[in-house]
Amino acid sequence: MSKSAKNSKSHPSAEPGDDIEEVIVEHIRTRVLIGALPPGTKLGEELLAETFGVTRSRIRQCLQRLSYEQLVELKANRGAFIASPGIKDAKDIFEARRVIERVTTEIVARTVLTHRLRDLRRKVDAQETAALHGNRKMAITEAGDFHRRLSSLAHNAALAGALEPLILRTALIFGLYGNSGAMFSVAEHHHRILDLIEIGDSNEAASAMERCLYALEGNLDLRRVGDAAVDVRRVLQRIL
Amino acid sequence: MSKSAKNSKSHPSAEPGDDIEEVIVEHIRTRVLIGALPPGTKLGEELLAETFGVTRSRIRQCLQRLSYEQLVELKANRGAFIASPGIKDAKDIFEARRVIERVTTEIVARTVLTHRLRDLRRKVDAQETAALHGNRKMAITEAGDFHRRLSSLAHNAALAGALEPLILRTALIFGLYGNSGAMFSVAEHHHRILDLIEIGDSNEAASAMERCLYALEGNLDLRRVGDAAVDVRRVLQRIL
DNA sequence: TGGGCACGGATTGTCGACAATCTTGATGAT
DNA sequence: ATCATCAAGATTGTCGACAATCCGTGCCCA
Repeated sequence: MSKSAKNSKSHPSAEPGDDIEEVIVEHIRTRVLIGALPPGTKLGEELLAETFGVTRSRIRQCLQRLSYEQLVELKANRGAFIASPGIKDAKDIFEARRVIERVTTEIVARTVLTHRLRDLRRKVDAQETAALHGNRKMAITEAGDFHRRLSSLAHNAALAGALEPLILRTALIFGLYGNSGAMFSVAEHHHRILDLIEIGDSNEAASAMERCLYALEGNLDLRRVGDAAVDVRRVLQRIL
Repeated sequence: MSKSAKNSKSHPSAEPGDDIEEVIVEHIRTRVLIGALPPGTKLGEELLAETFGVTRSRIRQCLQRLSYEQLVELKANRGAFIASPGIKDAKDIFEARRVIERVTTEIVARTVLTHRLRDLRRKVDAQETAALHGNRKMAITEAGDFHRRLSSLAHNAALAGALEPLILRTALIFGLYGNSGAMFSVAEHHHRILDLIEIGDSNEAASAMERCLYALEGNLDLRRVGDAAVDVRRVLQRIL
């Protein structure tokens, strides 16, 4: 193993040094969410430090943040592993999402100015085409973003903050138990939700959101999938 | 050999070293929640390290955890300060709590075995006597615990996890804007909620919880209180 | 053969020292 | 007097080295 990773000036640096951690966290996060790093995968500190060209202390901070989000599990003296939510976790998370998003959707339908929905509509379009092209990764991230942005339109930081980790974990769950076929149906649900918000029917919009989440949960294939071993370094390599 | 003879130091040690941080975090947390450390107070790392007899790195971790709970705000290169939630924060938090706790209460009323409520009832009693004796600190912590434990009876980790930080921040808010007179009325609300859960009236129980939270919010005196300076070391001194 | 047991290598956890940044207070020019 | 500037001290941020712990391997003995 040549230590050619010393390329100090090729990709890392140039970062203000403060949000370099945010970049790393986001990088790992997306890889986890699209399923490139299956649950159970070990994230060795030294390994990550080398691939990102930073010190171990910094990696340590990143892992801690990811563990706050419950995307990785930190076992004492053992290391960091991609979290592996169980069936019960999935069930709880979906129920919690229905509770929260039903309300945020209702609020948005009552209060939002329709022109604020244009970005959202475009996002669903992007998600739809991604699903049609079988681009699972983009479909998942776009779908998550849809829910995230919709919730932010309710202008309630506490509700959005409570929802955020649930959205993250949902993506992780979908990477685990997800059924690819559901992606297209989700886009349809999202379009329908937007339609109902646009005409200001808050009750129906909330119900549509609830149905969307039920459908999502119903599409899960909850048989445990064996953990496939992956080359962590290769998956995380190209940082940008 | 005696297992306790090893560490007879003044205050710290004797901790397995792993959850010593948890002890420190909890210690600071309670002090914040009972209002002994007013919002805006600076928590210097060196100072905390000395008073707890640990290294700065440890304190650093603790502060990071507290900042994740949004009880302290971490300003880059400036230090850690007790968080100071604004009016809008308070409003959002109460709305979010109503959304979540309405549901958890409803679930509990439908599913819980009544003998499971005895601890809860005792807790409300404790809270009531604390309120009567003007023991504000205990009343606040007991009230928080009531909501926390009640939510855990719904057996939904996601909902409980989403609620937890809201309960914490509510206590902080109450320490800031709280009206002491409300404490007694809160205990009454709690008794009433338990009554309704016991007879299995889930709708009324949920409504009672909602009213409890509305009452709580209504009792806030939202004029900004000037930050009183405190001696951080003295407040945190007696650990254990 | 199979189950401890100890040892060496690898990995995580902790610490103290140093670098970077902010705060304070004094200085001086307008 | 007011404000800008700038050093000196105090505080936070980062790093590399060392300590503690874990894991796989080979050995020993029943």
